Amino acid sequence: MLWGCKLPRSFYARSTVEVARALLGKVVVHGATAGIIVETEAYLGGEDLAAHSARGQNERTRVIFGPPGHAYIYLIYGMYECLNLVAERDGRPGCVLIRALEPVAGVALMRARRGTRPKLEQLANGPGKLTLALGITRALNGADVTRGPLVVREATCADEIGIEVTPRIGITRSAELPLRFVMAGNRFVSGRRRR
DNA sequence: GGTAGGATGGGCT
DNA sequence: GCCCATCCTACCC
Repeated sequence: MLWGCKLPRSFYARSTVEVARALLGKVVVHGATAGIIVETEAYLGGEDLAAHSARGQNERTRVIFGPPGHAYIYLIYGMYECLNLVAERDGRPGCVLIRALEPVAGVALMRARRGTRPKLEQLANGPGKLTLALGITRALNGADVTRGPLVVREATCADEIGIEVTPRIGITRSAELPLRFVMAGNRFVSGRRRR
């Protein structure tokens, strides 16, 4: 297979920015489908007004304040679900939005789950697309990603990864903060194809 | 090549 | 009632 061990909880028990950068190149696995993480965004505690945790802990944001290495999954625009991985130590808010994957397993199944017939580059190149393609729903909100069935694994080919840093996509509050991280030059990042 | 608008439902004021 | 951490289609160069 193209991937290795599950990431341990200690991987996630660091600052949100550290986790967001370190997740690039790791592999999200759900059932027969899997993809390499090529784009992430950090949502911090404290000054970050774009984060769902900014208005405090409640029923919705409880998972973000909980122990690291769990999935925070929510419905956006009434139609799509977004996958986040919780960082920071237990009791501190912080999570990483997974924004794009490079498909590496179960491509036919991923295509069947998407309504359209996208090219490989566009199969999971957005936060709403990748959850649909991998069959990830709110039923997995709060799930422990160090145990499964939704897991994140080490890639076996751990080449040096170039990281580009930009502002986050699709937000208005705290929009200037450089908290989006993309694998340099990767064709599978979100947005329309250029060229 | 580009942009505008609609779908759709939960959370918050 | 308004605001979303989105995506797709239609339409216009």
